[in-house]
Amino acid sequence: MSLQQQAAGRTRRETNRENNRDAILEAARVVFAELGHGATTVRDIIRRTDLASGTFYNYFESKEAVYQALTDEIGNELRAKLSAARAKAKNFEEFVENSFFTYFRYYAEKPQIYNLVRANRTLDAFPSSLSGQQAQNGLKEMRRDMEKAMADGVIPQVDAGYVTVSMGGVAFSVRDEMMARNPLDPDGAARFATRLFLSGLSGMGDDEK
Amino acid sequence: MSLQQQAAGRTRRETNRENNRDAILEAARVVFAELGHGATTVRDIIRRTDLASGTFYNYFESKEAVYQALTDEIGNELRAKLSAARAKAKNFEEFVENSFFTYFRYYAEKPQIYNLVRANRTLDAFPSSLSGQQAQNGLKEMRRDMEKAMADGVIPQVDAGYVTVSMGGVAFSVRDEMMARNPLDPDGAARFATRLFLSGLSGMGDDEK
Amino acid sequence: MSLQQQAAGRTRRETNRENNRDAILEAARVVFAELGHGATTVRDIIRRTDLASGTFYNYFESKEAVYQALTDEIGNELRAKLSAARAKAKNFEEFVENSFFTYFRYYAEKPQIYNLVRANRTLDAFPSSLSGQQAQNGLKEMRRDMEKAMADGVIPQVDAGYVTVSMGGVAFSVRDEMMARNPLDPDGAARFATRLFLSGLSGMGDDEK
Amino acid sequence: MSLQQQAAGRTRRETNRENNRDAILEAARVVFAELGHGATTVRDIIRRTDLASGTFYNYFESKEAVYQALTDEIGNELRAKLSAARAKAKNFEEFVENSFFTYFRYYAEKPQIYNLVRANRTLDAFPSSLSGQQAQNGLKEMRRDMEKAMADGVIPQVDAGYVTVSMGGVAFSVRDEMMARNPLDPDGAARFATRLFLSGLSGMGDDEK
DNA sequence: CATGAATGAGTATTCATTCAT
DNA sequence: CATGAATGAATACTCATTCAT
Repeated sequence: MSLQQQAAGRTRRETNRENNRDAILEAARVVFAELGHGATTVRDIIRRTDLASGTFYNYFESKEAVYQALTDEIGNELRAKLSAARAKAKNFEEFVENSFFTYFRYYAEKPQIYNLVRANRTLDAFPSSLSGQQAQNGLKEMRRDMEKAMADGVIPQVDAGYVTVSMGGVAFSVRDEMMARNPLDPDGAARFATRLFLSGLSGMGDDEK
Repeated sequence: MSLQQQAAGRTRRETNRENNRDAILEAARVVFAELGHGATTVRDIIRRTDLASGTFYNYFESKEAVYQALTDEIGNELRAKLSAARAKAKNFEEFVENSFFTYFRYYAEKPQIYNLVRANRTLDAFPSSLSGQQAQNGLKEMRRDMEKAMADGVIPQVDAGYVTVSMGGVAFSVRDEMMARNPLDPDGAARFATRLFLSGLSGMGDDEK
Repeated sequence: MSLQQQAAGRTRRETNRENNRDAILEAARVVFAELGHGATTVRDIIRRTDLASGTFYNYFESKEAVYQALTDEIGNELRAKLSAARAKAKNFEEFVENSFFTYFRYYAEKPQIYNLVRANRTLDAFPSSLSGQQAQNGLKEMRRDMEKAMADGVIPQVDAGYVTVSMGGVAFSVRDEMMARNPLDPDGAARFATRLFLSGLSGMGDDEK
Repeated sequence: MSLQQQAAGRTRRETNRENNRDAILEAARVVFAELGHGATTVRDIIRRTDLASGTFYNYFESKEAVYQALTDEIGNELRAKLSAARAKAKNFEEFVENSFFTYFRYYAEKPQIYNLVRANRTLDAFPSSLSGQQAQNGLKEMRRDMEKAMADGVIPQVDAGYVTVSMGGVAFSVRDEMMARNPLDPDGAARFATRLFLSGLSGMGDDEK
């Protein structure tokens, strides 16, 4: 062990171990985005690295495990951002506004992640899909926050269940529409969704396209 | 060929041909609803009929083909209903209202179909539903109608793309929430979605839960 | 379908089906005898036929299933012979004598079967081994007959458990010794074992080598 | 090399070397007894020590090698005991008697060893035991002693081959039956086997169960 | 000599599809 | 047109062994 390695607190072996794990994750990200979870095989992933097939199993138990790791990483990050955004809101308007802005900006900034998500919306998608478990959790968290706000009288009393899933549905579908447009305009998408939820379409035609 | 068959306008062979096709479709409906598209095998389907495995390929080219046929059947029916509902609308309010009422009632009345859709919705929490293709077509039709109405000055000028996908997103997600509730209340769901789109959440708290 | 096939009551397809099953069983017999159950792979078996790998699974669920079929065939046959031999016995002497003669002659007449048995006495042998389950069953049957005879006063009261397993132990080990000798002398082996059980070694030296 | 180590006559490295070897052997004993030779993997063994997988190969060439070492250890001990027991015999009766008593007592006193043997006996109901090799050697030694005694006129002239394997067969099978009974009665088993070999079953019913 | 990560050959099994009958 | 046996490509995963550190 050289002095440098000691100084860094990690041996070459440890460094290498982390590199390999990252290499597999990175390859998986690409392959899942390209083929989708269902069509992806472990061999597809490992073929994109310079590792041997058995090595895969030194780092992940199965295809599902890498996929899980990948989606957890993304899901945790996005959920944290959304949670923080809601926490900053001082009223209902901000609650809605912050949520949409945060959500659309996240994907607009990370198109590769969007590709991954998009590819795994296919028919063969595995249950623990990115938006499967993670999205459900995200919605649950939002609902909890919303009900708390209702109890505090901060926001109007509405059917929290319907409102929550509606926000989710709009977020997902408007995100897709936004990502298909050029140039990317996450803030425009967010303004649209916010206005829709706050005052509906009735007054929209006037000053906003 | 017997006289009776001639009378019916079709040979025995033709009748039988249709029966077999229907038997396969019916079996597929059940199996896809139970296992989902990904996990379903042709053998699963054929096992539920009294036909032989090879016979499947006399009627459908592949698993995908039978799935397509199934979803087309449903999609065509639902799209026709929605199209008719929109045609009856005399103003924007009715446009939105008729759409949601039709959509939610359709699934509330056909829970088996919902099961099929549900088992095969993409796992993105935004249930892009029913093989995506059909839903995409449905949205396109709605968008066309909407743009026409905008051109005619019947409804306010809004971003038709965002509005369309938003209506889809809300329809899908509120439908799922509705189907999970007991008793089924498609009209309640439709009222919620309609009010959301027409006037937003702001005024909701007052007279509606 | 030709008239001949109809006359035989079986179509060519049925005949073929049986042929294939037999081909697999025969190949398995050879391979198991050569490699033993543990080292044998399904590929080894199928390679010895002119069938495709998948075809194996049209006839047997797994390697264990063929092995089971093979050992059951042998075990059932031998157990039936032994059971019949015991049934003919009018006294204890004949009970012992008939058992050993039947047993040793069986293997002397079927050396290929002996090879199969022998090869699957190895360390990796699979629990359901020929002599595992089948031999246990054979001993149980013998014990039952013996206890019945004891109850009827036909044979002396002895520790049936020890006697049964002793007869089994002697049968197995003397069989191996007999099969290693040339020329094969099953009757000599049977006479030895019979005398051992009836009067012990004490009086043996006199007239018998 | 410290003075202490020198005093002990072995370097630290040598001591450690022996410790590691013992640790592996001990772990192997447990695992083989639990899983059997076939199902045991090198990783199973090494996992039960605090050594690394590569270290295994510094001490044993393969799984077979460690198994060999284990069975040799046991086999050598048992064979030595049996050899000594036979040497003490002054006549044929004692030859047989001493052999069975020694054999049954050995296993009755060391149930863990029996478990190891049991888990790894061949699955032929005739438990050719302990990797076969050791048992074969033991029988060969017995046969040599027996033939010498025959030549000296001490025991009756019998077919030494058949007698030897018969004693082995009875020893193995009666041992199993004995170990399955409770309480353990090695002397009862030895008396049964001895009487069987000396005077057969004929006279047994009288005074012995 | 200890470590433990990397290796990659090896196996059972599934399943969509074909095609002789 | 129905049949259903045959096909064989394809995949996930294990494990003994090696070797750089």
